[in-house]
This record gives sequence, C-alpha cells and structure tokens, in this order.
Amino acid sequence: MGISYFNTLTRQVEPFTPREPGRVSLYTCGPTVYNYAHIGNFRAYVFEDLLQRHLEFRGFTVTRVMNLTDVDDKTIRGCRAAGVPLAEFTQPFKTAFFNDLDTLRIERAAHFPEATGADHIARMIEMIAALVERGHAYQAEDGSVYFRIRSFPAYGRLAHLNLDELRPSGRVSSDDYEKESVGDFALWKSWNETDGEVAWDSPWGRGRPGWHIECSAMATGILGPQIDIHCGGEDNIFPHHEAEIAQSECVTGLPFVRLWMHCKHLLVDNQKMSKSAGNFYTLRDLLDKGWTGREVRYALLSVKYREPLNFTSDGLAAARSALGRIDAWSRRLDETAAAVGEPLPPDLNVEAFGAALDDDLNISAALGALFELIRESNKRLDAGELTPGQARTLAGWRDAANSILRFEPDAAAIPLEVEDLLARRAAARAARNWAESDRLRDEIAALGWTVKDTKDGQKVSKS
RNA sequence: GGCGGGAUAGCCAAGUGGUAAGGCCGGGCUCUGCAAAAGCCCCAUGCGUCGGUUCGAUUCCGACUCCCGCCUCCA
Repeated sequence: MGISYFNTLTRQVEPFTPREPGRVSLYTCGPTVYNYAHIGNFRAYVFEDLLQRHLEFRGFTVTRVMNLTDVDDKTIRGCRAAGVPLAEFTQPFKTAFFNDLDTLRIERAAHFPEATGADHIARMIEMIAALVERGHAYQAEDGSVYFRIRSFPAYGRLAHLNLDELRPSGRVSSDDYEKESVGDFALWKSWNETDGEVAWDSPWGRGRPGWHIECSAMATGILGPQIDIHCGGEDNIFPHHEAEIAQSECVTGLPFVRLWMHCKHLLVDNQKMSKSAGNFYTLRDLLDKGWTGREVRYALLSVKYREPLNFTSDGLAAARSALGRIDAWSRRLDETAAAVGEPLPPDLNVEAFGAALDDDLNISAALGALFELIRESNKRLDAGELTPGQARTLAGWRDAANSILRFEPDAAAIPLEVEDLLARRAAARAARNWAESDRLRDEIAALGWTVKDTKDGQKVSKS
C-alpha cells in the first residue's frame, strides 16, 4: 500500500509520488529569529519531523531545507531596540533554536540557509531582476520593488481566495498608495531610517529583501526549480506560500511544488496562544516547569496535524503516563529478548502502525495500534507465552517504529555512588534484611533517585 | 461580508452506512516483606440540535446552534 497525503492545493488526500523515485525534496519554513520559538512554532516543526521520518521509514531519501529568517521587520526592530548589529541580535536566538530542535528530537535538516547569506541575497536580487524584466514586478515611487499580482492569474489558487472579494483590512499599511494594486507585495524594500545599518546594494538602490522572496530564493537555490513537498503552518498559506508560488514560477516557468502540506494551529487551554492572555509558552518555559523534551514531543506529536491541537498541562501529564507505559513494555521486551533464541515472527499485528501513518500521517490511529500491540504482547509476557525469539523480532519492530516516534527515555547515567548502594541493597534483600534494605532505599532517595522493586529486581529512576 | 475547518465519554482523541480504536483519569483484581511500580479487567445503547433518505446513520442530505482559522509579511 502506498503513501497518501493531503494536498492543500487540491484539498484532497492524494497518493504521494516524488519526482525522482526514492528521493524527496522537502522545504519547510523555519523560524524568524527575533525571539525564542514558542510551542506553536514547534508544533509545525514536530509535524514536519514526523513527515520526514515517515518518508525515511518508508525508504525515501529526504533532502530537507529549513530556512532561518534573520532579516525582516521584527529582527530589525529588535536589533535597533537592543542597539546591536543585526547578526549579533539574532545569533542567540539561532543557537537557542537549534538547542530546542535537539530537545524535541527533531531531525536536523540537510540545510539551514540564512536569509542574510551572501549567496542567497544575490539570488534574491537575481530573481527580482528577472521578475522586473518580464513585467511581473515594478519599482514604485518610494524605490521599493513590488510583485504585480495581476500578472500571475494563478495567484490565490493555493488559498482558494478570489482576489476581487478581498476585504479591505486595517492591516494594510498606509504606504500602499504607492502600489498599483493593494495585493501587490514587496520584493525589495528600499532603505529608510528605521532600517539603521541593515541594507544591501541592489539595482534598485540600497534596501533589503521582502520576506517572501527570501524563501523562494533559498528553496529554488538549494533544491532546484521544482520541489516535492513544501510545508508550513496554516497561516503561511496566504500570503506567504501564495507569493512563493508566484515568484518562483514566474522566474523558472515551471510548477514550483508538487505537494503543499500545512498543519493547523495549536491552542493553549482552548484559547489562541498570546502573550497578553498569559498562555504563551516557549520550550524553555515548559522545561522550567519540569516537563521533558520527549514529553512535550509526545504532546505535540500525538494529535493529527490537520486538527487543531489543544495544548494543556493535562495533556502533558497524559503524555508522561503514556510514555511510562511504553517504557515499561520496552524494558520487558528487551529483558525477554536477551535470552537465547532465533528471531521469530511474534504473530501480532505490526502492520497497522505504518499503515495508519501511510494514510495522511494518522498518528492517533498509529499510536492506537501501538498501544494495542503493547497490551497484546504484555498479556503474552505475563503468561510466559512470548518466546525470546519473538521478543527479539518485536524489539526490532519497536526500534523501527521508534525511528519515527523517538519516544525512548533520556539516557540517565546512574552515578557510581548509587550503583554501589544498589549492589549493597541487593545483597541485603537476598539476605532478607529488610531494615537494611529500607535504610539503603532512603539513602538512594537522598541522592535524588527512586528505587522500585519489581519481580525482575531493582529499578532506579531519577526522582 | 468571502473562503475554510470543527462539535465523539470527566479530559485528549481515531473511526465507520450495520451498531463506537487508543491514551489519560477513575474503579476492580493480580503481583508483593513494606513502599512504589507494573500487568490484566471494567469504564459512551452514545458520537452538537432538529428533520430527511435508508431495513439500518454517529457516519449520507438539509436546516439550525456553538467554536475556531484565514482574508496581505503570525507556525
């Protein structure tokens, strides 16, 4: 059975086939590094991670690009307020972003181009020049260059917007009188005093690129004129991705993207996340509350990407419990698999997991299949009916599934001091010296570790 | 105003024209020196409201109520 994904352009679930068999080019809109990314941003990045890992699970080689927007209105405003050069202002947020990706176990993209990279700026200017030459763009009185949306009839198709019905919005800035049409968007913004030191030379004078052309230039510059999949949050559909299509196709003359995928937004306690509502969280905020990266990953991953995700502390608590269940099963599996035995099929339904993901990344159904498998194999483990060989096969399957989920526990090295106390406690228990056993348990607890006696011996975990 | 998405148990959440996956919480049991953990079992005659089609609808159609997103640089 093949893979199918929902295409925003056609609004249908379609069979997925890349241009080149076995290889997928994937462009994902990355962060604007003017601040720490929040969990809403990370929902998108975790969704894209699921997509990439699913494709790899199915044998595709994925080349992913995730851009960093390090020049735009917000980054400029930020560096001006801080009184430092742009690059100095954005650097800490770039570093934090990569740390956060690691914490959430998001697979690194092959390329993380930065908009201010000299090659990319050069390509943006090249593309804008081509657009001007072909009549798709024009320079306005203020020196800025705009894309002429009337020159690209397909503009609005991705968002399914009828441009004639657009409602005038208060968000249209006051300088729009300089544009031919209110919908025309900036390709190159001419310098003004609020830009400070931030400017590049161009055929249209000093200025800086518009946001949309940054992505078109980095995407086509690295992945070529045609891309298999392009992702982002649903809010990127219009105008950002619409603009990317217009710019790229008017330059290359080729269809830009085969498949558009967008994830829905995240709500916190059923409300739109906002700083004013006090429900705005960065990953750091959650770690400070004692949640771990993999718990946040589970909470962000466990809801289908095309449904809004309601992010709550109950949800995080549920993630913690569910992960504990998976951990316990996983340990039992490894212990049973350790005994001698030829690998054997476990006679359990291990296909449902992948099949659910093949159906437009139905992660809820996939996790349902995983937990059913856990329950069935637990029953057999209880009954002593799962052979070591079967356990080994199942453990291999688990590892394959986990290459997508990445739910394994954090490796917590047990200090030698604790190891020593555990050994002494084991001896005391063998001698049925319960008083000594309890005393040692308290001592271990004082070091920050919790010991539990299972029928397979002592288990310690960080408390 | 235009376009689109949604409403399933205490919470989160799949799904199907034939009688509701899974997770969390809760209850029971097993295991057990104690503690804790773990495992198993149970937990929606019901899928926003009202009509219609059908042998049969949560699933299709219509109307209604409520929630949410986008409508020019917010993932």
